[in-house]
Amino acid sequence: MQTKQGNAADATGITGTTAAAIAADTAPRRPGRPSRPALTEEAIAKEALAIIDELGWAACTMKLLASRLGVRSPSLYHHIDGQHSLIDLVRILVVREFHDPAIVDMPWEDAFRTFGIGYYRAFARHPNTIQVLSTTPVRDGLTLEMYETFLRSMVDHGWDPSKAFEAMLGLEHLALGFAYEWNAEDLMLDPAYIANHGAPLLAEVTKERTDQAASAETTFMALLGRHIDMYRNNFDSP
Amino acid sequence: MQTKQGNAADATGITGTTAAAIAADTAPRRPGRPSRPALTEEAIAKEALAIIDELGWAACTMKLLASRLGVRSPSLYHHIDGQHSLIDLVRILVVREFHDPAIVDMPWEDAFRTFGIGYYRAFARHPNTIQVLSTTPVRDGLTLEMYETFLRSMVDHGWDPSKAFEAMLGLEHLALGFAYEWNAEDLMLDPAYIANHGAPLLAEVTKERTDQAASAETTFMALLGRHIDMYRNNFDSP
DNA sequence: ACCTGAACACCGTTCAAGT
DNA sequence: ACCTGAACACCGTTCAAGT
Repeated sequence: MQTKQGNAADATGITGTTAAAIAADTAPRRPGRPSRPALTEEAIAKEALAIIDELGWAACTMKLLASRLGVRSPSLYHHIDGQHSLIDLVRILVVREFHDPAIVDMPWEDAFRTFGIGYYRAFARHPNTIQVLSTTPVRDGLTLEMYETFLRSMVDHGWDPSKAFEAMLGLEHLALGFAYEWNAEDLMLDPAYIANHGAPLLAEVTKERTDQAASAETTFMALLGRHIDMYRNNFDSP
Repeated sequence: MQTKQGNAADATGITGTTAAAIAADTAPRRPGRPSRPALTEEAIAKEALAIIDELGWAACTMKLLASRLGVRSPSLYHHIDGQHSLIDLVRILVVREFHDPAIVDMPWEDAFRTFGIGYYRAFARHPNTIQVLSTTPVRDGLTLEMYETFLRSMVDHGWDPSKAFEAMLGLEHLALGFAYEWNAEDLMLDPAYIANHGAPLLAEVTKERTDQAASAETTFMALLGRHIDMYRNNFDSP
């Protein structure tokens, strides 16, 4: 089953099942324009997200990405505008997973909760995207639309736009922080390292946290609920 | 004033005033062990943080770092364990700026506020460190001590350790998110891009935000205060 | 239009040579 | 011990050549 082209993917221990991965297992491609294009922007973006999910963003090199798609790295430049454009494409894929225009019709408490949970869950599924996506300026229409939808949901139900924006950023940072903290491969606070480093309380609370990964969403939702209560209480007396 | 060694730093437009930068302006160094070491771990870390603050973490290459210190990049490996160890060293410098053991003697509300403000301010001064520091596991004693101090401050005043940890992570994510959002060179939500992209509410609330950078701390502190109220209200009825 | 191999500048890191 | 220049593997990107 091993081919010359599959070496980079094989080196990572990945045995893909996608069409792209299968393509990488076919015979080496010859130079010249193929009868049908081997790539699309969408396919490149999806494969990039898959690599980032599996191996982290740093592992998503043009070489590995191309290899997984059954082509050589220069081919990618015919479809995407260099590696930095992958950021926008990946963001669109993640935002698509939770963006829901229907929240504008809900009472703001429900909209806030639905938005927060969806946001959290999407990034909890793709924790390796957070480092880059949370620190790169937004440059796509879908993400703007997603933010606009949230603001509209709040403002149409009596919120001040600035307050809604402030609450949105707070919610976003909370969701991203928790999604990363509990779902990233490497825990920020590693119990193995903390043990015997003179921080007994920290050691105690992080001890069983590996098993608590499943309850991360519960923890986030508890905080989310408290936030909604907080905003409801301050609704008329800011 | 220009020398051969100064080219990398000069190319960035930086005219340093530190001892290190002055060293870079001296005559080229000859091979062989110098009479007195040209570098220390501390000096390397400080110069790295300066570069990161000015040009971003990606710009902090071994070559530029060495150039600014008046040596060649391989010399750095005699003092630090490769580039990844810079992360730990930079984290220590930032944490040092706000870590305050005295908070254990305060009422928990004061400790919470002091810790939160200090944490926010330190990272607001170094927003370019956030992307890397917030997503790299902690591997230094000072940072563990800083976390332990916060937990001790809460637990000694009646908090449940797990609840204190949860609150600590929430506060941390909020502080980091706001510190980045309002202080990073590139705004996540760039008013210039958002204008005329079909997101009127978002355009409205981000319009004047460049000028509001000064009020970022006020906004964060308002949210911090609401958080403290939230926790106080839930203190006996969780 | 779209893929390839060759080439280029850049990066982190290693290492023998020199003091 | 500690600095240097040379060398190595790797990366993103460009481009002429080929279909």
